Amino acid sequence: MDASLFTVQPASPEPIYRQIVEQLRRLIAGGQLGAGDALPSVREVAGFHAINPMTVSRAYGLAEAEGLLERLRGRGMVVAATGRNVQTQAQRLTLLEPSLLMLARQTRELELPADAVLRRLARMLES
Amino acid sequence: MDASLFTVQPASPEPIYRQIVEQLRRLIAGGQLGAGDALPSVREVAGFHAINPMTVSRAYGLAEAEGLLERLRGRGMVVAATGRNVQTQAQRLTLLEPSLLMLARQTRELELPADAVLRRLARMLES
Amino acid sequence: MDASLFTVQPASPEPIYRQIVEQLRRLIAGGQLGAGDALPSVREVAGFHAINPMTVSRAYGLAEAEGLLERLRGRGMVVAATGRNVQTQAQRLTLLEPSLLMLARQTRELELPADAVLRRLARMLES
Amino acid sequence: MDASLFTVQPASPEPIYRQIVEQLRRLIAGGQLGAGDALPSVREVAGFHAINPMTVSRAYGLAEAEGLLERLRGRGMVVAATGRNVQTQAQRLTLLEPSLLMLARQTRELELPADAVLRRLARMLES
DNA sequence: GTGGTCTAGACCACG
DNA sequence: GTGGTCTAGACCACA
Repeated sequence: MDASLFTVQPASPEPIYRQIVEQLRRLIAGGQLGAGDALPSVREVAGFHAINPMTVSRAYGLAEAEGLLERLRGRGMVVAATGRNVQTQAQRLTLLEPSLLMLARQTRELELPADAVLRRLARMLES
Repeated sequence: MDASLFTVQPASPEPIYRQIVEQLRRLIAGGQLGAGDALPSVREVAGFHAINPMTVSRAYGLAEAEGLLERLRGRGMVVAATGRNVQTQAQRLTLLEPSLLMLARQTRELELPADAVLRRLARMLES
Repeated sequence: MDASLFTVQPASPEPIYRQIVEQLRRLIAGGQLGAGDALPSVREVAGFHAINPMTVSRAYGLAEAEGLLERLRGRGMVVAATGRNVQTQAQRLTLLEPSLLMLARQTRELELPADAVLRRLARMLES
Repeated sequence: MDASLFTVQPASPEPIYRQIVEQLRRLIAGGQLGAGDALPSVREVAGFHAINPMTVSRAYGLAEAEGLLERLRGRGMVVAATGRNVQTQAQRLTLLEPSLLMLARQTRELELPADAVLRRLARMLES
């Protein structure tokens, strides 16, 4: 399994388990994880990122409660088959809204010209 | 003083005191707060945002330890005269880097096309 | 852990949290605390000295911001591995300079002969 | 009058008014200020050190309450004629005791050899 | 168990 | 009026 599926930043103020849940939400909404896809095991993720297994387990549990994942006995967690997995582009843009608003606010506070920020972001998105 | 200088989101996972410190860092780097400018008093900020004065005080204290602010005994806090206050546009773009990286990662996770995101951000930055 | 690592004087005009930070600075500079050493927990120190846990926490937090300590999530604070931990004798003498200057000034104000003061200090340092 | 009689450190955690009172106590105990000697006016001291006149006034008031100073109408403050002004060397060494203890503790925390500290202090006391 | 954040409120130092 | 220190206690995140 690909334990590097997630990006984890232990120094972030955002709790690790929530970082994982939100990445799951986006990967499923974007279609990179489709219904029935298997997830890396708790131990793999924990080992790879040097975090506590309980933290990963908690993230998976919350994602399950949210209907994103399903627990298959003996096979681990897989992406749930709820039908509304892949979302339209407009819906996915909505999931990005909070981060966009934060970026816009910081740009204004830093008195940065819009085009400089847009150019920098465009270059990032190319690679 | 202008107690609305800061934007505070109590629901954010980022601690309030750190939200304030980071806004201060950006406002000073961007030149919107210049050396010697007086800051709104702890009590004003606390009252305006309905948060505890100690939370604001903690932010001001950390900003002081960081060399961003100076305390004038009995008169309040002012922006420090450290010389490195206003930064070049390139330096300010660097302060935006973490948020840009986060946005780029989320865009990729959501499988969103770059131009849709850039257009949405551009519209936000216009207003 | 050894909660008696610190000496705390609640009656001193120097804030308790700063007393702790400065002792940490000296204990690390002197090598009595080495990189990776675990510190007594906030609750232990607070209980031992009958002070509020938040006061200790504040000291640890400042020491962390200063790069003296590192936080291991869920496991407590340890001395940071920054490389500049143990300092030369000359550097450590520099940390003593402010206290020496204060003592010299007071000696002069009291019109005390140097040798009387030096003899008194020598006897103290023996024990 | 000599407004430079006092040394004032606004950044010290010790309140300024107490810095002044304690210097007065030492200067009188050591005989550098004798009964009847006039003190610099509140305004002179405040102007010279760029501190608030109220702070100086408060120090003088406390020194008066302590019997160190006397207020002479129209002539300002003078050193009181209480007889026990100049103290024996042993008494004066006692006034130095707290600072000596602090220095000894810091020396131990820094793991500094006694002779290095004593030599540094001796050189300071010569000049 | 670890540290962290926030609150409400008392009291201090300084102007 | 300004900021600062400390307390007591609730609640959160993580192991």
